Amino acid sequence: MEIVDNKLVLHSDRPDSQRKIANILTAARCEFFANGFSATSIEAVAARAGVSKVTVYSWFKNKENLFGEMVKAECSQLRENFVVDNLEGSSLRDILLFAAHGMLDFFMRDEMVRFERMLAAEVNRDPKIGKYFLDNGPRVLSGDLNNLLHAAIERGEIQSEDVDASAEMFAGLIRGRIDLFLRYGHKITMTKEEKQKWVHRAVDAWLLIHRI
Amino acid sequence: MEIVDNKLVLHSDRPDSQRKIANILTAARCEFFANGFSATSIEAVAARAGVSKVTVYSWFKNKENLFGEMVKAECSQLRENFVVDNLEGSSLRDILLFAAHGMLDFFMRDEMVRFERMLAAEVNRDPKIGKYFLDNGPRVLSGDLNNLLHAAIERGEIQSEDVDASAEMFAGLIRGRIDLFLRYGHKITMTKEEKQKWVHRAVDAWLLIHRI
DNA sequence: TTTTATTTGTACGTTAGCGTTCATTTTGAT
DNA sequence: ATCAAAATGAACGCTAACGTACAAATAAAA
Repeated sequence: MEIVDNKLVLHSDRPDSQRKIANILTAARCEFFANGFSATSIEAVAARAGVSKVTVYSWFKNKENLFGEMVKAECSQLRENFVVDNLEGSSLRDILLFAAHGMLDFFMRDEMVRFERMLAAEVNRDPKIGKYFLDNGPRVLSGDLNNLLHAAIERGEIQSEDVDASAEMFAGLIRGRIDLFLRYGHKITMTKEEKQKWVHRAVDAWLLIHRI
Repeated sequence: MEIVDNKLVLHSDRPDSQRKIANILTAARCEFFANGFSATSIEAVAARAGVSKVTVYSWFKNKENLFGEMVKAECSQLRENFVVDNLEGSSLRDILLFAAHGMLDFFMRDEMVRFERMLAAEVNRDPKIGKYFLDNGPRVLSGDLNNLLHAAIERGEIQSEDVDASAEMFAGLIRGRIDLFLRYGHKITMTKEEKQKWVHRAVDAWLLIHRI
């Protein structure tokens, strides 16, 4: 194997190697999530991946490179997690309720909370890291949401002077400060009913603001 | 000097010592903000404070203790930075506008963004750290906001079935996802007018939701 | 079977940082 | 002026981790 321009090049495509690379990335994710960049050791990653330290170094240039690749891999999975389907035939309210539930579940996951915690700290070190995340997470959501809203406006179901601001309001109403409390360690437990109530309240409030 | 129960005890109150302790805390703030916990060295803190390493260790038990004290000091200043006054004689709308502006300015400060970034990462290591912040920041705001809203409800100016949820909505509408984009490194520049517009939109939306 | 890529273990050299010790010096209070 | 608290600098032991070198082993492909 060889590393050119920070990207790894395989000379042969052994399934074994692929598996090992995947294991290393998974292990790295686990360690970096738990300890952050500085406090994570390559040795620990190698051990967790069931691989020798040298193997890690032969597939990844160094610690920074490993971290970057891990974040990239993680971000490319973000997209898949919140899909706002158009749900043809549903009412706008139902679509928004669906999207809102998706959002809430998405960012309240323990995984996500830990990911964001860890990521935040690394932005100082390397701003690119933050951009990966924004581009693959929040900005994708913005896009989907904007399409949804534009379509609804076209159909005359709602009105808005500023679609971007409306999308931000939607996100803001759903989030409240839940993310903030979660990030700083306050355990928030919402029953299915509470979640339902929260989402309904937010969506209905948003609709009220944007009613014709 | 002596350290008992993780708190430092002075045997004499030299102004010199007080100054040095303050310097160390300031330097620690600076270093920790920039590098996070693990990547910050005590030596660097000492150097920045213009103090010997031994002096740091004689006032603070160890790195963890220094970090904790720094966060405490920082948090105790939070309260002073955002005040939600009742502003006797003003209309509810004006009060809310004032509070909203305060909030926005507060969490958009570069300082605050960096503080939150750094803090988030350390919550895994020590959950107490996050609690300091929540208790001195967001929860104080919740309290002030709740009082404000209760009073307005008493006066029959607005209605709400759930004041806590209404307060969260208010915060959510003001924040949108500004904090999120800032945290991950996207520079958001708002002119005075844009800020004005944003705040007005949010407050009016909130009032619409809560009108009698 | 032979060849080539990949993996491993072990051992290095190196650096950085934690936290301590100690002898010496500075400083403020009485 | 005296004395105790506080600060300094330099050295030390220790540990953890980065990244590398190399010889031996393994496994796939030809």
